[in-house]
Order: sequence, then C-alpha cells, then structure tokens
Amino acid sequence: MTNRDVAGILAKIADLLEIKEENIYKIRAYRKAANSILNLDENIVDLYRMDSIGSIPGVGEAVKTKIEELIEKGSCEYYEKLLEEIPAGVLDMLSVPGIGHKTVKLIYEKLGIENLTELSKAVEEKKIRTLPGLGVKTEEKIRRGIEFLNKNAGQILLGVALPLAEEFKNYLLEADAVQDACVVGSIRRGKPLVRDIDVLVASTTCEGIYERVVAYRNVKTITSKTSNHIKGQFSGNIDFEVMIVDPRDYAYFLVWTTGSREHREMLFKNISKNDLRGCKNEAEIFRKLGLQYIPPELRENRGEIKAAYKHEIPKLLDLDDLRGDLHIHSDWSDGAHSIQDLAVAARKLNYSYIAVTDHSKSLFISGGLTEERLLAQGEVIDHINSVLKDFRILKGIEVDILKDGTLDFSDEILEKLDIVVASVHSSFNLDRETQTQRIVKAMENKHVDIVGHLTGRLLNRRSAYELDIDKILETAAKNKVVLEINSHPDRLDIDEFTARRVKEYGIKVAINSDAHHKGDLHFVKYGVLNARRGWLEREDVVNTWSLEELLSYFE
DNA sequence: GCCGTTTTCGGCCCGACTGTTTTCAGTCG
Repeated sequence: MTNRDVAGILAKIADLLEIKEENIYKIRAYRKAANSILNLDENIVDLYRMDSIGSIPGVGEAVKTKIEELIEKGSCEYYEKLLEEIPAGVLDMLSVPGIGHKTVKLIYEKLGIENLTELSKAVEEKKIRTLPGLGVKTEEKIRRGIEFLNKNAGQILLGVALPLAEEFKNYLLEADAVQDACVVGSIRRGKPLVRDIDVLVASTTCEGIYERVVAYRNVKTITSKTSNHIKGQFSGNIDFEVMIVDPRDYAYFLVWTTGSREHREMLFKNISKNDLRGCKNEAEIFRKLGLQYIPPELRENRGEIKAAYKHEIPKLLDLDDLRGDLHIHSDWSDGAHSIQDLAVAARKLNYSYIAVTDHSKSLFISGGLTEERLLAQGEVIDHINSVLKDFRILKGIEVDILKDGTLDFSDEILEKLDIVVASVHSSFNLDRETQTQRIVKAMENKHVDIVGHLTGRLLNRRSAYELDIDKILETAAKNKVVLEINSHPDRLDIDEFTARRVKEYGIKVAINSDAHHKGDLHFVKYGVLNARRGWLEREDVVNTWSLEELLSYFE
C-alpha cells in the first residue's frame, strides 16, 4: 500500500460521496486528506507503524481509522459499502473532461449507464441529449472527451512510473545474484507518458531473483515467468517486466531495450548481438557502431543516428546545471509553505535563486494576491533577502492572462517585480485565432518575462488548447519572451516538440517546477528530461545561468 | 469530516464561463 494508493482511495471516497450529494465539507475533508498524503515526505506505512497517522494534517479520527484499516486489510469497509451503491465504472465517467458529479449522477440514474463503454454507446445512440439540462453540445463534448481518454488509455504519468521504477530497481540491486540493473524502455527515455515499467538485470543465474520480485511490496500479481523474463503487475494496475540477461550482453541489451523500436531497428540493421558481446558499456557499443554516444532521451529515430554519425549530438543539459527556479507558489496564495521555508528547501538543491510567483487576484479560488498583498509580500522578501548570503529570492508573480489578453495587474505594479510569469487559467475553449491573439497580446507587454504552461495541456486529463505555435514562437522571439517548460508531471508544457524548435527562433526556455509544496521542487527532473528530449543544451535554459546573467536578460 | 489564542460548535475557497435555459445549474480552476 503506497501513499498514492491510500490517497487514491480517499479521493474516490470523496467522488462517491459527491455523487451521493453528501455534505460538501465532508467531501472536501476527504480530498484534503488525500492531497495531504500525496505530499507526505514519509511513507504512510512507516507512519502507521509509529502510530502517527493522526499527525497528518487534515486527517482526523474518522479518516485515520479508515487509513489504518486500508493498511491492515488492503481495503476498507466504508469504501466497499459505497461501491455497492455506486459501481466503480461510474467513477471512471468523471474523468471525461467537462462532465462532473451532477451529470454523471444524472446519466447513471436516468439511463442506467455504469461505465465509459456504455457511455460511449449512449452518445452514439444520441441518448445523452434526451436528458433534462443536457443537449447536443454536451453530448458532443462527451464524445470528444471519451475520444481523448481512449487515445491515452493505459498510459501512466512519468511522474508516477519513474519513482516506482527506480525504487524497484534499487530493491533488485540488493539481491546477491544481481550484478547490475537499470530501468529501461520509455521511462529511461523520459517520455511523459509510459505504458509499463521495464527493468533490465545482469546476472549469471536467475536463482533467487524470481522470489525477490514476488516479495516486493508493490507486486500485486505475476502474469508470466520464464528463466529470464518475469512479467506482472504492481498495485495501481501498473504492468512491469524484468528481463534477466548474461552480464556479457548487458550493455547490448541496455541499448536494445532503451531505444524506441524504430531507433533500434535502424541502429542494429547491419550488426548482430554476437558482434557486440562483452562491451563494457553503452558508449563502447556506440563506438563499435561508428557513432557518437546517443543519450537515452534522444533514442527515438528523430535524426539522432545521423547526428551521431556526424558527431553532431548536442551536449544536453543536466539536472545539476539548474541554478534556480522561476515559478514557485508560497502560502501567500495556494502554496503550502512560507517563503522562508521555500528558500531553505531551494538552497538544499544548491540553487542560487528562486522567484516567488504567487497567483494574481483573478484566481480568487487559489488565494490570488491583490495589489496590496503583492506589495506587502515584496517587503517580506526584502527582509528575508537582507539576511541571506549567496542566495536571492526574486519578487515575482504568475499573472493571469485574462480572456482579452490583458493582464491581471497594471504595468505600474508589474514594473516593480523582478520576474513576471504570465499564464492562462481560464477560457480554454476559445478558437485558435482568438486564443493565439490573446497570448500574443500578453507577450507584447514589456513586463512579461516568461509565459507559463503555454498550451494548458494536462496529460491524460485535458488536451492542449488550440494555438498557432508558429505565431507564438515568432512573437516570443520578437519580444524576447522566455517559454516555460513547466515541469509538473501532469503538464510538461511546452512539450518536447516545441522545445526542439526554440533554437531556430533564438528563444530561451525556463525549466520551472510550478511548486505548490517544497517537495514539488524536485519536479524539475521531469522538466529536464523533457528539455533533453527537445535536444536542449545548458545555454538554452535561462535558469542555468547566474543571477546576473538572468537579470540582465530580463532587463 | 476537520479544526481551533474568538476551541467542543460553527465555520470551512468563490467567481467566470458554458450550455441549457429564459433566469439558472454545472463545471472548473
């Protein structure tokens, strides 16, 4: 039972209660507890052993009992009872963008629809439009929503898969029989969405490895097993594979199992495994192939083999290159921590600067700052900066780009800030022309330094809004506006394809965490993977620069 | 259901946009 599992069940309880139209504050309490558990630094099972579940913020007596039952029995009676009233498939319908609890309840009760497949059928049969309060447009929205969900069906966020895969790999490395192990496949390539977890193991014997896999705490089932291959599923329905190879072939299989199919077919067209036996590492494999080393993130057959042949593979940026973070929320808006605490956490990452960029006043729900509060925050930052050595907190804002492209604060206010990140948080459904013009107008404001999460996509949840990316890139270049790579695992926005185009326009990017919790500062590792997939180098990324270089760029 | 230097009850995140309606309900951030 992982923190994510427990949080997931509490969130589902909240959804079930909401469909039942229970007390909104009770629902909110379950959601709050779920979020709190997702943000925990400790493992929830460890807290349970120390009898400290009750110390988690937002967890009171009632939720505590349920969590303890979940950990002890793997399920909880309250949840199971709710599921007897409302089938689990009804909850899946909530994932369709644009329909919420009320609509789901209506569709379930009036049409007896219990899952996404039945919902899809009802849309095709034009039944949704017959329900009170729903019409053709809603029916069409549901159709598009299901289409979007089907496109990504079965894909897991890198932010979920990578930590799980790393932990599993490290666990396997502890076995005596395991000489080496590596997470391979699309996770190693840093794809934002992956299908499963693949681990390659070097061992002369498979003795004991199977038993160790079975004993791993997250393993739910084993689906197949041969002498060198184990397949199964972790809790949360995440498929995994363990491949065991002869240590002499380990380097070869690292390359084989990491690259996309198109990449490896191209790479190994004229050479066999036996020719590459005994290579010490991947670099040696590439050398024998007459190629420069190709980093895992580039192994997609998008021109990297030709580039490696010509020794034109760029020196990709590394996580260690980052010197600051330019998009962070504090408890002045919807962040969890004080500015002071964020600064301490950032220093632990060896950063030299951060920008505090809370929400602006239009985002009322997220505690958006008024002009007065923004100025007061500036004074607090000045005070903290006055006692800090070799570290600087920049005064910033994540200012809302309003529907008409104007900003949520006047120029007089923005002028006082070090960093202005401008982002869209509303009206996602404007047509392409209007949406593009809206963002172009914002970028033309001389105070805007960075555009945050440009396309608004939420992986597995919401499509990017319609935009003319060429026009955006042209405008960014003309106005020297930096594009953010938002590192939140749900976003990774701009994507790798747009990232790869910034060089041709002479644009820079900023790899930001968009942290709402100090633990989120680590999200930048996903942003860096995304940037590497976009072939970016250190100098392309403004927050790898010194504070002086950064500020003079934004002058 | 949680929480508390206004503490054991009464408050807890609200406003814009959309689609369905003719004045409002549902969704989202």
